[in-house]
Amino acid sequence: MAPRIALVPDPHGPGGRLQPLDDAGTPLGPPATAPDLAAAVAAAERDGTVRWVWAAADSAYAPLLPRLPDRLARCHDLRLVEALLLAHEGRFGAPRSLGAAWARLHGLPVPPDLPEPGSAESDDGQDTLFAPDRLQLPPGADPLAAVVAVHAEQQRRLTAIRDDGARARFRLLVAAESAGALVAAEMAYDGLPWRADIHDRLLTELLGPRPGVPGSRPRILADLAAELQQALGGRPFNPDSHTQVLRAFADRGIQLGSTRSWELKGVDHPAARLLVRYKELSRIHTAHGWAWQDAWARGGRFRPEYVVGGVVSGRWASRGGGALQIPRILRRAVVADPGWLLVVADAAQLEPRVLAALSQDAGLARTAAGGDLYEALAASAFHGDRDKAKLGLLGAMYGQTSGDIGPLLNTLRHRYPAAMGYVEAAARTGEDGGVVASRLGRVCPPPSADWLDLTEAAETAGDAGGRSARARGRFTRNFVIQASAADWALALLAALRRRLAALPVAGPADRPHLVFFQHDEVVVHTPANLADEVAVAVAAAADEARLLVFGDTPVRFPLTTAVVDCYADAK
DNA sequence: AGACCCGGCGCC
DNA sequence: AAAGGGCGCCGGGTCT
Repeated sequence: MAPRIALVPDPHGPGGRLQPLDDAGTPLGPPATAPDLAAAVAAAERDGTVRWVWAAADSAYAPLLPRLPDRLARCHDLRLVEALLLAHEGRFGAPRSLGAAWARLHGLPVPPDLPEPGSAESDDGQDTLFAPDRLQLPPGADPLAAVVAVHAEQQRRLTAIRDDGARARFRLLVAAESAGALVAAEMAYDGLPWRADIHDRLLTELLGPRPGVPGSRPRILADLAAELQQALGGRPFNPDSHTQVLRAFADRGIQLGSTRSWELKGVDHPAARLLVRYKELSRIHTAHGWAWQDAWARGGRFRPEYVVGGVVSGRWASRGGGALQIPRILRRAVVADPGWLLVVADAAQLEPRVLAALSQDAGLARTAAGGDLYEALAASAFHGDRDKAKLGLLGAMYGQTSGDIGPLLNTLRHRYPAAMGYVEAAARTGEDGGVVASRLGRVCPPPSADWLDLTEAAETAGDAGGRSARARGRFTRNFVIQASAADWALALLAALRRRLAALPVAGPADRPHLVFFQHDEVVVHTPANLADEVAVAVAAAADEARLLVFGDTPVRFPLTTAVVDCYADAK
């Protein structure tokens, strides 16, 4: 059995072509043509040791999913790996399509990446329906040969990383990012269980009945708007308009710097309270109301599109539906199917633990060896004041200098010199125009040309350039932590997916599966009788991720795990 | 009418 | 003095 098989679906039809490869990417025998690609893939997958090599999961895996009897175990996603490699090689942001990588390999002009479907630049025409067209290969080029060649080149570039440890970690990143592509495609296909009836009831309680005329304000919102108008003297204004709101308050002698709710909460006037309430409800109505339900949550499932590596730090992004910003109150609508349960697990205080592991600060690691990190930090350095401990550490990780946190930072610097030195070195690198990397080797973007102009001009005067340099320092300071946390989360996801696939089930339809992933939190939808085993699998996956990403560290990454019927009951 | 930016706020 | 990192999405507002 070949360890790797390159796979290219036919653009129109169920067939495709396959090419067995060795681990270096060298073809083992001739390519094969399959009239039914799903059947051929399923047959080759039997023992679960194949690593499938494809141009991109959205064109190769997503169309296959409905026709596969079970999920695939492993893949190498050329587009995602190309982006990782380019950044690592100092070519951040170069086009990453199969065609672009192929063109670079042959010294030909490199085609730009096509805009994502659904984005502003995309015409969303028919051509986007045929995913292979997005690969940007020149006419006449053989897609299978291109996949084989680009994969071999990527393997070569991986081998070229000199340092053994760095190479091993980067390979782990490549595998974890690719596993993410599998998870993202599967979660988009399966969807998050979503009870439209409960969602509807919640909306009705909060906003009033669904308006008959789409686009008009539901009753409670309309009432609030009217009350607000009365409270500010009765002259009509649109509460959705920032400028009109500022003017309406100013007319009553209340000068606001903005209409942000934290500022309104400090204003002692009935209108301020009404406006805060209006904004809260209006947000739910416009962002996750009935229109959202019609567009995204039909047939009992919410189906967003996840974008693996969509954030430079390696966090995922989403396209459409605001999948990663579901208001907590609406988690009430996420309910397991009858006979099924949700296992909800989130990493407790992930980022400070990542800082402890990255910096190998012995003192901070001791606070991160057990339960509540902030509690331990408070006990050892802040006279038991947990709030101060948390504020100080978050400020250190985000580069905050405002408020009263100066003394807190000084305490941290004194007690945890290695940890503070780590983030401060990252900040200095950024301020100087350098790049930093995550634990596994994901490299941050370099400064823009604008940034370089701005900071050079600032050599003589500390103005916009100095501000810009400090902003970049905050970015790189946070990047090392956020991106290393994303490394860990991806490793967790990959390990968990593998463990779920190994659970004994009667058939694929009874298999526990991931339905949600949000930075440091996972939700698994599982038959009720397997829920305890899933909870064990999540904990084991978290510890496996710790070992893989950070090696021998005393830092622990505990999860808060809940087995629930409804997502809202998890916290 | 459509492109674009901004303020604001949801999530981590 | 300056003043917390990363996103996506909405409506308003402005420009073309």
